Amino acid sequence: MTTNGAAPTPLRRPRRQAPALPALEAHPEGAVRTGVRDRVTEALREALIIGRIQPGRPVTLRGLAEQLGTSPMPVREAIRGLAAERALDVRENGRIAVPRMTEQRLSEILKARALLEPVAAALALPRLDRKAAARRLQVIDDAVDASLKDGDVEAYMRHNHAFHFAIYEASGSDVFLPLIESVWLRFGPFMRMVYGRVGTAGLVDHHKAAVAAIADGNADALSEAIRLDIAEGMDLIRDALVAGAADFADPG
Amino acid sequence: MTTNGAAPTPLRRPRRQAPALPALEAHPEGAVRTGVRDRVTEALREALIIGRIQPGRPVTLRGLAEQLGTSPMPVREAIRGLAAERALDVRENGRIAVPRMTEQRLSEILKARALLEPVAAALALPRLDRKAAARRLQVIDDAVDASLKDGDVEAYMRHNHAFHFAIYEASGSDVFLPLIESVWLRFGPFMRMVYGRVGTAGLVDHHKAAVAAIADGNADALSEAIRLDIAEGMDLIRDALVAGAADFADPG
DNA sequence: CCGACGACATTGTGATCACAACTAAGTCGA
DNA sequence: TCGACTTAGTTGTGATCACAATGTCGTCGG
Repeated sequence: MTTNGAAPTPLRRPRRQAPALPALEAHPEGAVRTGVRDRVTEALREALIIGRIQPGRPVTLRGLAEQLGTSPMPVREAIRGLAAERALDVRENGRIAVPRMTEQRLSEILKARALLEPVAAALALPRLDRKAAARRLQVIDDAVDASLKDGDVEAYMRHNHAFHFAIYEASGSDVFLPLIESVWLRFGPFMRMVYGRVGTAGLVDHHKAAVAAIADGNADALSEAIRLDIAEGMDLIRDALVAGAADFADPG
Repeated sequence: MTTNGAAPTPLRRPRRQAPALPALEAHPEGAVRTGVRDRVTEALREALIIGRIQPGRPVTLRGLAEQLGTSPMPVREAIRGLAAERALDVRENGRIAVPRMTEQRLSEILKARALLEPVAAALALPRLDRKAAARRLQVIDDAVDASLKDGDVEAYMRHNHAFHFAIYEASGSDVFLPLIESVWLRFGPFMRMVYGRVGTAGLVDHHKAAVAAIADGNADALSEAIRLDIAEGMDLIRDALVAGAADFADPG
């Protein structure tokens, strides 16, 4: 082709953000007929929980739609849903972004986790087949440990999430589960940042104590293990804070 | 126009539900430029919290849009946001309705309230101007008492909500507040049903104890007053349950 | 060298449309 | 009389469009 001079060559480079999301599969799960919007929502939820999207990064309707291979329409509704859970931040100018974290917000998120999750675990315990559950959780926790050993932050985030929610989901609570999910949604992007900074090397979890408590059918011990696991995360944050508190001050 | 005979006379009467929502005002608050969607959301949130919409009642895009005088578009996003908070129920066929309440769900909602709200109150206390806040809350509580005396359920719901959130909002927590709001959203429609059945006559609240605790700057006493206030509601439910447990069994 | 202006691309918003799935009222037949 | 069938209406879904607000980059004037 001849490089024509008349045509308006795109001087402005399309500063399109790097696609952090995979395109939508044609039919994710076999039989379930899920709409496009739900698939978009699911993709976004996972990306947030795993921390695949950086805090502060803008999220645009058309950009996401293009990445996922649909029209902006389903993306709009998905984003609106996530925004209602505060998992996405609607700026005053209408633009949408992954929320930036503040020190206060984070401390409150962990406080909320420490309130809600032990209760959900206690609700779940009597509904679990103890032996089977302990075995299943042990497998997940092995994967968590492996990710920690490899320093694979994303895998760690995913497996840690799987471990906790394998317990909470057993509660069958359609009140506590959504509340906890909503908190994790806000927790993920930031936690990923922290791990990226201080690493996952010094990370100690209380998963084994939780598994033991489930095997014993000891609700109090289970709640306490969960509580400690969350408190541990809180300590790690403190380390990250002294390491570099700069990013926290950034206005949203 | 001549009443033509050829035109298909609408034999089928448009079984449009009675409009439970007021039309949108042109500009709700003076200066704030809110989009149509936000106004729709706000209208729905209030209707749900006050309990103006019955559990189980279908909520349709076009129906709402017509009631509110807009296109279905903003309604779609508003509904999607509420659905994300579980304030609206998306049935498997895609239809949307106010969730029906189950006994388990209600007990969990109250348990979540009892966990979250005392903490939010404790967070709020140090940020309050005690004397001014106590005075302000006293005024609201007087309105609550008046509504109880009059047996005006809707006014009671509104004032009770105002009382609680006047406290919680002072916490300035953008973590606890949304969580608590989301719970109230689910709590409202059902509570209204209960009050409609057993009346508000026997209702005892712990608002005065809360006001006193705020005046004293006693965080523990404030938390306890809130906790008791919620527990009281739980007791009322139990009465309603023995009165007529039929509606609870209805499948969603 | 730097700040203000102006043009243009991008963004969210609201409206409208076509469509498929579903509901329910009306109708016909056993 | 009661059932299945037909048909029209309703509903949510996804796409597309026009538009106003906003942001961004390039240019020009100091």
